[in-house]
Amino acid sequence: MSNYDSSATTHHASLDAQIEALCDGADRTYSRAELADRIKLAAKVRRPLRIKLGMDPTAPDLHLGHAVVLRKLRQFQDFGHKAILIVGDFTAMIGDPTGKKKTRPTLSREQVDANAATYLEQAGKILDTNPDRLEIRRNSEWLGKMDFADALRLAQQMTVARMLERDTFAERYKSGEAIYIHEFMYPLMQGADSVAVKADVELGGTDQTFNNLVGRDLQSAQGQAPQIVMVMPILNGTDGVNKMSKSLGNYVGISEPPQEQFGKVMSIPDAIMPEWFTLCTGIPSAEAAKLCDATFTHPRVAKERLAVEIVSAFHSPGAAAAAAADFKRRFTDGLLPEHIDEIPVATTQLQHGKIGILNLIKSAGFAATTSEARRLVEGGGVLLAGEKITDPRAQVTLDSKPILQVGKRRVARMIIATN
RNA sequence: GGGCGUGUGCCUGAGCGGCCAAAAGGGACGGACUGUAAAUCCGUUGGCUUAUGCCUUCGCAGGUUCGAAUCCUGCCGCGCCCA
Repeated sequence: MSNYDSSATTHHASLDAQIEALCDGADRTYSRAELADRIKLAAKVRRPLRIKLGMDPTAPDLHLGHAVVLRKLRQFQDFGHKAILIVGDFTAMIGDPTGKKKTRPTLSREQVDANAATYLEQAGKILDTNPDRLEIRRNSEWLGKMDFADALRLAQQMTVARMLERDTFAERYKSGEAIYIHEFMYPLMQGADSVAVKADVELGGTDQTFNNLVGRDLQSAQGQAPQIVMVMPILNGTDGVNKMSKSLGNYVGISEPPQEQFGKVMSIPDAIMPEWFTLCTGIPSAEAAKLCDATFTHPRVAKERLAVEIVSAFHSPGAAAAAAADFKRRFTDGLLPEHIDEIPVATTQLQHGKIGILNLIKSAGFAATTSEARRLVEGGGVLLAGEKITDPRAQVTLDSKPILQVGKRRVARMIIATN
């Protein structure tokens, strides 16, 4: 993909700069001094550091929030270090207690493989997938071999009081929510992963701080040098309020089409632009600050730049430019998009050459139910061939291949299926 | 194991025999305004071939009643207290 200086670790003069760069953007590093020592040691003995990151094989759809950590991992790779991606196929049986789901079904090997493949395909847009720079392991490899006695020994490393320090547990305990004993095992398992792969550094979001720090303790107990823990800030979602997550629907997916990504970025509140610039783009902080200062840059212009950067990273600069042009055309100039998908309607749906507007909306996939379609029509959000439809009982013809618009974003040309 | 609570629509949360498809807020969606920003305003927010109509919903299963989300019984989940 992009170039990187594989010999960077050997340039002693650049080590301070490396440390500086690696810590940039991180929320916290436990500790920066240890990281500096470890990097210097690694350079001395010409050994790349092992940078661990866990992935959840139950959620293979990556978004910008995941990208924050992956970008940091890529940065380590570019300095010559090795990324260790842990496929949490075993830990997936529990699920990180952060989530609301209590117990997850065990995934079949095939499902894990499929999800991991999807994950890698997306992560590959950010990571260096060269085998010298990327090692992939699944944690069932070692966790699956442990017996109950092993598990007990693991559990002996932790006290209930310590476990309850973790904010998610503390909150749930206080508010009377259920906490199951097996959830306590999650941090321990994750820590065991660090022991198993001999991690030098573990990356994660700030919500992983506790889990990652447990790894340090377990490694120490095993006589290993404890991993350095670096946690990245949690990216706010497009709503600007909640952390980005698929279930909240406030995410920008890594593999979404350019226009989709562009539009979503344009919809974020101005207030979170600085955060997005630093966590999602490689734009130097000084430049980003200037972009986010309304006295220098109109917020819309700054946001366009942000959107272009993001789309470029996951697609291409060309795709980003096209998305920008399309966005301008549609939402600034209020015109129809250049390319409009055609959606065929089966002839069986037609009666005497006509179809009810509600069914047409459903056929286009613009509403899930007839009632929803009705509400859209009654709310004045439906246009057919540029004409507003206000009567939910309207029967329309598709002979002229009319363009159906529902709301501002849903547009399609409705045609009669040919077969 | 025992006692006391609690379980409502996407979420929070009222309702405690009929006026309940179910208050209120949030979120979401549509519209106005705009920069697909913020703020504000308006509308909608279970389903149904088109409805002063029907069906489904208030943890699950039964029961009482002309009629239940509301009362009773059992079961399940969660919390607290006692053991």
